[in-house]
Amino acid sequence: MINTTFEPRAVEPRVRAAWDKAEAFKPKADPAAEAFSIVIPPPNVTGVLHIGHALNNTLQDILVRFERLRGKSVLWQPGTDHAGIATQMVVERALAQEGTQDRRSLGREAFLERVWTWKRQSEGTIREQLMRLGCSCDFSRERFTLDEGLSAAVREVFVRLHKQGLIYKDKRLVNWDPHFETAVSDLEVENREVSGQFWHFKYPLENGETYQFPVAHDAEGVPTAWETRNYIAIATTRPETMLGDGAVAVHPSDARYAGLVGKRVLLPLADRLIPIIADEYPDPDFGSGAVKITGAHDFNDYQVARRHGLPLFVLMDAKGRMAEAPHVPARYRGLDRFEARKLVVADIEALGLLDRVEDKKIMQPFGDRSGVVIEPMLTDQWYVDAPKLTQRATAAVETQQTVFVPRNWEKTYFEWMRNIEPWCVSRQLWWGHRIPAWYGPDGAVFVEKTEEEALEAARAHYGDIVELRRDEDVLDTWFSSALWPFSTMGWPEDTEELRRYYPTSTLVTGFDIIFFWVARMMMMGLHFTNQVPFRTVVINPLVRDASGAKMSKSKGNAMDPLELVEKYGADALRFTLAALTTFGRDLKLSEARIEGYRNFGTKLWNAARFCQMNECALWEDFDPKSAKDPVNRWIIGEAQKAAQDLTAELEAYRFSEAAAVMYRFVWNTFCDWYLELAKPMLSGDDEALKTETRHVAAWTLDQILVLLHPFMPFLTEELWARLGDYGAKRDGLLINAAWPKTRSDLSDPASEEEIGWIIDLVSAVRATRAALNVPPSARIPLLLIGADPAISKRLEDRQELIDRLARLEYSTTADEAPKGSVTFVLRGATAALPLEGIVDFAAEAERLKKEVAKLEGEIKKTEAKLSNADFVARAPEEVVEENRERLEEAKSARTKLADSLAQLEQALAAGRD
RNA sequence: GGGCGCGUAGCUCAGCGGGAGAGCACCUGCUUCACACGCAGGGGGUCACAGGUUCAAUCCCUGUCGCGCCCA
Repeated sequence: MINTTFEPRAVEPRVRAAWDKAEAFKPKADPAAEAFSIVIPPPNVTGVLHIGHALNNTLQDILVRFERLRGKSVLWQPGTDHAGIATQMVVERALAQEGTQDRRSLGREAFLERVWTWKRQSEGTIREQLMRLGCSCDFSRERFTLDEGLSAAVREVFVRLHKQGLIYKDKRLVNWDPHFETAVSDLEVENREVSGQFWHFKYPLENGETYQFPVAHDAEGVPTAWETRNYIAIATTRPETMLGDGAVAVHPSDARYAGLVGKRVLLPLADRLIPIIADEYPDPDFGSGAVKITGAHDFNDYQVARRHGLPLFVLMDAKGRMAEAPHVPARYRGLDRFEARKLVVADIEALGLLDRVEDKKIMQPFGDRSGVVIEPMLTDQWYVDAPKLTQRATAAVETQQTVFVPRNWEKTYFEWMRNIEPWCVSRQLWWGHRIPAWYGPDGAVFVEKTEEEALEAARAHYGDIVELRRDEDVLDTWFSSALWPFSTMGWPEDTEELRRYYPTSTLVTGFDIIFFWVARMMMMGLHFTNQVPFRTVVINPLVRDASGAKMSKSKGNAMDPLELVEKYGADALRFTLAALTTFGRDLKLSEARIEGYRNFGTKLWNAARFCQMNECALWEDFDPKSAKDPVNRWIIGEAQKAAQDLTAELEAYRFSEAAAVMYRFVWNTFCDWYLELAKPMLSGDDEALKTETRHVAAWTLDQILVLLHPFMPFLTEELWARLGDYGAKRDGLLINAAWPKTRSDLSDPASEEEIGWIIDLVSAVRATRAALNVPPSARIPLLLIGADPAISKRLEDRQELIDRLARLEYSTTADEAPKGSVTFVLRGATAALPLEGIVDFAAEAERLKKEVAKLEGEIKKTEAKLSNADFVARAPEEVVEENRERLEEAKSARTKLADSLAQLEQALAAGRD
């Protein structure tokens, strides 16, 4: 016999081994089977899985197991991402800790060897974590973005895009991360509000020229007082950049400066004369209305500088130190940008040109990985012409070739697509796909898949064999991630996998990477395969702690999925995550919830234990349709309904509703009622009934195991095996079983009605007993008054069952209630419990009064509704009918209870005499 | 400033035109022969506020207040 509790730690490895041995995660070979495919959002190869991954992969596994059980040929493609910056950072940090060498002193090759070593360890950790969660990906097909095959895809894409003019090299302003010394994309920059200062400087006009500047205004804004100025006031949050100013800009409509446009100011410290220009960019109402223009270090200024052909002065080197450049005054050269800032301010002040300093909240860009302030820098980088690639990607979602679930995320997607900028894809890192570009002696570039082809191209170009130098840079990690749905299936080769499993069916991912990943996969997928990469994008919520805070290691509120698996079992964690997954954006997780669903698993475990104890064995070829007993027919119908509901919920990706269907069916229907109703049959003398009940219980339990398997794979697989020890032999693992087929012939309204009546009767007796404090051990009689013959017969037939569940001495029909009975109304009949001497009649009278008052209220409300001609005329017939029935029932119940009350009061009065 | 979303039971959240739901927490009983990770019963909500549409509004529309996220 099985234990009273499920032991995940003992069971999980055993079940895993069974799946492994059966190669159960491989796609079904059957060519007739419909294909279903999912590519895993590849986790960062050097990371460990956090609770968000646990959620994301649990949802994928639920879908995958569901479709597998439905007979589809399922491919869940696993793998990992090389995560350029993040991984390089981890390894560099390790090097720093060893204190031996940094990346540069180690050299590119030796450093990369270190990263590969790290990767190999880490990859195994992730695979193991996924397996512990029960994820049924086909691990034999694991891919890594730097694999040879995937790298070939990257080269192919880069070269083709280049030849199509959709990748180009350009000198533009980029987000420069001075810590990693690389360019990063817009999306890798986090803009945060921080406390900063606004420094107001005076830039003297050339040749000591002066003008009148208004310093006071009347209510209408008309100037009333002026002062004579020989300078223009500008303000900046980044004083050190003034050394690179190319102009001072004012708004063309700004009357204060109209006379100065075209003249020049002397840029202090740099001692350069720069023009005063008119441009739409400055806001005349903000500050002095005049803006310094530093084209090489500010995105807005860059646009202004380009419009006016201003010179661009690059002030800093890769580390963010002031450059060794002629336009940087010698005393600042080599200083860190923040040191330079202090010195510039001090020097301006010494010149008497510091007007004032203001404390101010400013928006500042930070590298999302490095955390240092991003420096806009003018550099040469490779760009993907993203605006051109968005058109089809946008259209595909507009025309519903790809559907977001829930739909509202489309708006986020469209919003980004509409405002897209060229995508900077080169990174000055070592860990990644090296850009397939070679340069000739004169800087001519040859973009080819291999060095041989580049040499060939160069020979054609120069008419001679020349030495080529390969581009040092690597590609943004998201460049290779964008190809993931087809590169993992062997693209650019024309493979069987691509033909069978691409486009993929579903992508499950978080909303935070719709921009980073989903959008780019759509662009690349459509461009290179002419097909959307996936039909459905299911957006899963972000896991937060119980109070709603984002989980993070530094906050100490992170939950380690493996610890939770250790503590509660993978099934409990999985069920919890599914039960909490709604279409909202947050999922607030707490251990109390996991504990609750662990208990749910135990409940099922014990139900199975009970079935086993009662020899509820499967019978080969058992047809549920053959069941005769109403209790059995009822649960078969309920199981069928649960299967249908669950299927519908899963098809609509409503994970929480799907989990709720199973929770309710297993606990509230199967355990609370069916097993209780079955007990007398299982312990009775009617052998035929006993046998039927055993078969039905076993059949229903089997249905439960199949239906629950996507959520709780370990527990269900284990029970499947254990219960197969009796009765008909299992012909395989549960993971390969068959999902219940819809069979409307299994529902039986008559049984439903009958069992519903029993449940209501038993519940009402229990509630009445509890309300009146009848001791649980007391056996009391029940008399049903005024029941029609069918109900009377039913009571007779089911007496034993009802007596047992309601703890009755006996139950029977009668013409009238004995004096001194407690009564309640059930479906038109009055049930009487003769309890004189056991309960307090005064209290019971009070209870009845309340009941009657409640009914009166309902009657009044419903009557008002029905006497409204508009309601009767315009509401649908069934709604009106429903209200009429409601009114009749309430009236009848009121009359019966009022009678009881009158009798009771009589008895009370008599008692007082 | 632009966009998205949220205010429903003590907590976390479903529901989204026809009588307010779940889980957890809480209260009262219970050695009922699977399960105390249990059984039975119960309390608790002018569904943020104000207008409007409708025979009917927690649900649709408008506005107000409060909160969150993303983008500039």
